Amino acid sequence: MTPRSPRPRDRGIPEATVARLPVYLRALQGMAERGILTVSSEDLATIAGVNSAKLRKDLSHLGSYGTRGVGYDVDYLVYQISRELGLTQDWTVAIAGVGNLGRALANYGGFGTRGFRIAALFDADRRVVGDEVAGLVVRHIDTLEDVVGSEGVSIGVIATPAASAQGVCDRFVEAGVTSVLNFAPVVLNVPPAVDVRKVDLSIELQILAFHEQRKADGQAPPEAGWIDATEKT
Amino acid sequence: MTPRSPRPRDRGIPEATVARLPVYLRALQGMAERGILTVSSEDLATIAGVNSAKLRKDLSHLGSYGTRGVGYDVDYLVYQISRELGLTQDWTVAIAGVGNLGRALANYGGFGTRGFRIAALFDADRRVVGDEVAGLVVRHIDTLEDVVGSEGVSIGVIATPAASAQGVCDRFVEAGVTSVLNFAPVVLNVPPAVDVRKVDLSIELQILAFHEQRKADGQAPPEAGWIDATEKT
DNA sequence: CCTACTTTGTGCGTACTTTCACAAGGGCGT
DNA sequence: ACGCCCTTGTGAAAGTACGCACAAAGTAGG
Repeated sequence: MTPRSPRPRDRGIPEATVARLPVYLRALQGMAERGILTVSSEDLATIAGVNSAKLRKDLSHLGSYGTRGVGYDVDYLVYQISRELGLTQDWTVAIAGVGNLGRALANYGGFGTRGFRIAALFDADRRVVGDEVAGLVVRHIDTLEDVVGSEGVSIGVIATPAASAQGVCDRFVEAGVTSVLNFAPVVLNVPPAVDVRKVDLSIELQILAFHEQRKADGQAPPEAGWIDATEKT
Repeated sequence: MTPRSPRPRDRGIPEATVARLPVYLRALQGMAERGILTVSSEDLATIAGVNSAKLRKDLSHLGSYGTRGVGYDVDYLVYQISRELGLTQDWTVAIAGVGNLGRALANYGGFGTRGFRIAALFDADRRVVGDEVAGLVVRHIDTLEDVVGSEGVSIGVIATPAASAQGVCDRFVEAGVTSVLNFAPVVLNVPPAVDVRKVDLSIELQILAFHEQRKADGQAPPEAGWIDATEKT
């Protein structure tokens, strides 16, 4: 097998790194818009809220795209990260559940930057079907299979009540969707070939509550940790 | 064994464990409602979507609340996890930004189960101020400091546009909020004593896109990996 | 060309997580 | 009361992730 390119990108970029690449990407895109041409790992790390060594190691997984003594070319890095994340092609998304959350998602302009196209909105409630939301007509959930097939949807977003989530998920998967983003508070069951990511408000709050309790439990240093902590720029 | 050491709960429960406790809790509450009295680590792990050894180790951090040969008492475990997460007391929450997302959050009934009380909704747009959302009157963002102080808000939720997020965050922190849940696509800067958790839709999608691309890259096994779902190499 | 300076890329020790595998403990039938 | 069988709780191993500290590699200036 002849290696097509000089990049060492083997098949294993650590999950932890993958999860941070979007953060770097967003920071870099902001810089690009402001006309910044070059950035050091130190500066980019500060903006992204991480350690600079970690940033460099993360980027090193994509290849050696920096110049020693100078830093990274902003535009080039934007391109490389985009490509690595698969954003140079468009992904087709469908959203199931057009309640408050579904609408919020549908209207979430541009879905990040670009790279994602919302192809359809589904709901089971006939009072909602036919409404126009974010420029799309809401379709009945029973047309899911047809639409997913014809539109080539690869990512399904579940914004339904918890009770319907697994059912909708099964239908997505059966129709050929291979990635699911789940906002319903349930653990979804899928075949191993399907990726699921979960966003769960109440879990996040509970984690915060845990730490909040810890702060209170420990002691109550009258006003400590406040003043000497502020200086962080 | 130790006669008088009811809980070994030292001050260090691993973060990874804390993040899973809410999942266990939800599963257990569901079982409690269905009248199930006892559950084994194996069964609970399956429902929660984790390995049973991991579940047992997680629970062991709270103390020895299981009975060998039998399993865990559902109600008792619900209580212990709730207490550990700090859900036996009420936390006061304020939401900034009453757009689509803010409304969705405000209407997200019960915020998990209970333990969280939404005390106020804020927005900068005077066309929204005064509206009633989820039983609360939307207040102007300039009253944030007063309300946070008088209501004793400890958790602030940021559902504003990205541009306003850091500003709102600073005001929350200045007013005494010590935990922040951020839905805006920016990295927030806070003093070390403040906890921040981030929920970012576009990051989740990008992570899915990465894996989606990987699947496509590798090859396209026509219908493989569906039923016979072994692990990947 | 050579020296001084800057910033990347990474080897390595440390800490955290996950998973295995099994001894210890407890209920239950006889 | 006894022993069988089940499930917990946990050492220890394996796998990941993090961050320091520094050599390598490039720029800039004389």
